[in-house]
Amino acid sequence: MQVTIRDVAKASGVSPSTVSRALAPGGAVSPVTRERVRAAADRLGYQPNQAARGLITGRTGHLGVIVPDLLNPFFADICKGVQARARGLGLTVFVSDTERDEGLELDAIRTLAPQVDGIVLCSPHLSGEELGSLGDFTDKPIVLLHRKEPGFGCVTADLVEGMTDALTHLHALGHRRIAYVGGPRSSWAARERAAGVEAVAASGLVEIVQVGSVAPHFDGGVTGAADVVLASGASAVLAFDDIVAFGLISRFTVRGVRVPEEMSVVGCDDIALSGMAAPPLTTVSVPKAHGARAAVDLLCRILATPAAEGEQPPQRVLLTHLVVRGSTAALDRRQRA
Amino acid sequence: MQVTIRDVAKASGVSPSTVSRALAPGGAVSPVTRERVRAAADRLGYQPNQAARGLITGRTGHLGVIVPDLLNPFFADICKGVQARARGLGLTVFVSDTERDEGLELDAIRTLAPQVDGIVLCSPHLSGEELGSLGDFTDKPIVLLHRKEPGFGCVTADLVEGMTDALTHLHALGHRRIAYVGGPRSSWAARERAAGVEAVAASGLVEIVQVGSVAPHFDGGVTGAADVVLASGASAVLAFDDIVAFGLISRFTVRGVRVPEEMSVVGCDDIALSGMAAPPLTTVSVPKAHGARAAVDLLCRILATPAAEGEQPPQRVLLTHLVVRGSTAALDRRQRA
DNA sequence: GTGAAAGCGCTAACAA
DNA sequence: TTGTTAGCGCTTTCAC
Repeated sequence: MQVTIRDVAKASGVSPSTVSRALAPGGAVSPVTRERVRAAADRLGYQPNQAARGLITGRTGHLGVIVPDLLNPFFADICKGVQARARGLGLTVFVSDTERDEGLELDAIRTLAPQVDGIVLCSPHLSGEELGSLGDFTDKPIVLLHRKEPGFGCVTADLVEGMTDALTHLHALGHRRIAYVGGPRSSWAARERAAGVEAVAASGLVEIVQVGSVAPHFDGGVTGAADVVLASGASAVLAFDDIVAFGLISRFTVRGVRVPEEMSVVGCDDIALSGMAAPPLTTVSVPKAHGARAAVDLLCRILATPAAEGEQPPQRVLLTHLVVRGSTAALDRRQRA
Repeated sequence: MQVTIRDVAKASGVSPSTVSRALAPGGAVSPVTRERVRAAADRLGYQPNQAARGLITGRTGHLGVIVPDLLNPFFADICKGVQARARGLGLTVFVSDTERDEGLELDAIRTLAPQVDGIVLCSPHLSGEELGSLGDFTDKPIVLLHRKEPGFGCVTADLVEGMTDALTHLHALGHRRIAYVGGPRSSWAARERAAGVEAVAASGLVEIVQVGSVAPHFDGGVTGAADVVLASGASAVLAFDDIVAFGLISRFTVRGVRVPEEMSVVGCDDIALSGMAAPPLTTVSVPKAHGARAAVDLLCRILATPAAEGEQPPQRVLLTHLVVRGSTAALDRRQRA
């Protein structure tokens, strides 16, 4: 079977507790003993049993990440980021894909909570109340990633600024009538982005044509939205996210409308695909890996210093930036066409 | 704190052991008691502590999946599949993204092994010897997914047949000179697929132009390969996987070569993107979710019936099928162009 | 059918 | 600095 702490103890001629101390970071052991124990542990290939340790310390050494869809590269990137940071901290991570199903999401939280030290939750769709009621199920810390909700530690990106940058860019290119294809109404991120767009519209910088809301799947019903955009007389379109943007471009191509010559397209997220597509997508870059790392760090900070009663956990807002690529062009190029 | 088995015991007026039995599937308890215990457990919101249970039973209730890159939708799909099946079995899954780094992969196996009941390993790059030496680190069962290696339980797809179907399809369309852009030489899947292509070439059905090997990233150096294909006089190209195929198409577009009119392209894997791209990709569909489920099931079977000494664990080969979409066309259309 | 007791592998008091 | 003891929450003998 497995090598236990007692095997190491016997092999190095000390007691199990000494082994425990020798292997722990701040254990009070003589350097000689520590070395001897280390050597024995290495030789035997000793791996502490996390479960047994956790029973005592109350720490599992595990983190949970919950995302709506791993196939969306945005979330795949987030999982990679969480994982990479966790690995650096000696933590292993459970990944739960909830298939955009709120029931599964609640289940996942309930199942994961007892088995982890904390959870990084990407939950665009759960309502604020549902989120708030999570405290009834568990007292494990939950950090919201790319969503802001009172009472939770949060890491978000400043999408209002991001949308503003995107529209300002289009304005600078001469576009005055711009369509916005929104994301699902139930999504927090979609509402946030829409708010950013509306703020710009209210400022009168450009005219915004709102074009419904669309699910961010590759197989989502973007076709109709693309046709509406085409009919609207807009010379440019801003999409809820890159996936929607690709869907639009695909439909534009079918309809014989060239991007960017006849239609400028801006996405949001900057998923890995965006730089490689033809044309490469101009998009609002959201810090995915960085956000993931920040969420893990925030989780660890909360773990290290339990919040005082009623104290609001920290909320961190990251910066976005516009990446100008090949899917946007000056309006006059279109007129020449 | 947490609700323990003793809280439930007290609440239902029985001993902890009775609670344990009442909640276990095959526990010998009177129906009345079981009901009473169940009710109390529900009322208190009792969740058995997996760690404590595992300490005794030797089962963690956890599974590990190790993949080279979560951003590759092929592997994202696999993780989703493993997850979905595991959820149905009451298991939670650790996901480890090894960033295509063999060192990280070995680390991941070593780290994960003690914390899980078994591992689903997608490891294209580890050598057969390295794989074989895994037994020194752990006796936890490891099932190889999309790779075959003696001594391991394996779930693979029949890519030799898949490649044959693809080339036969192109042949039927009138193509006689076909380029093959291979994957990384260190990859088992790449070698397997190449073998399939070579088998067809040897049969004399079509002429195959081998065009080096290319990394399956979206940002990989496909450009050069595309140019070689163009220069080779081939009228069609078969790519190692869909991602490479997209890279090729992207370059063809830049070079002004129309797909499928002037160049037919076939991918492999059938990632989610493939059906949505413009043009939608003709590709060899590999059963991703199905393979993932089969791997989990195989793992569970091995767990349930430990293999006899020296006995070869089961190996399962799944079928592929060609999905004909819009990236392939008959050769004469090209001549008309 | 049920309870008492032992112990999984480990860490944290407490002594020495 | 080190060893001894107790016990984390649970399951599993073993009695009854």
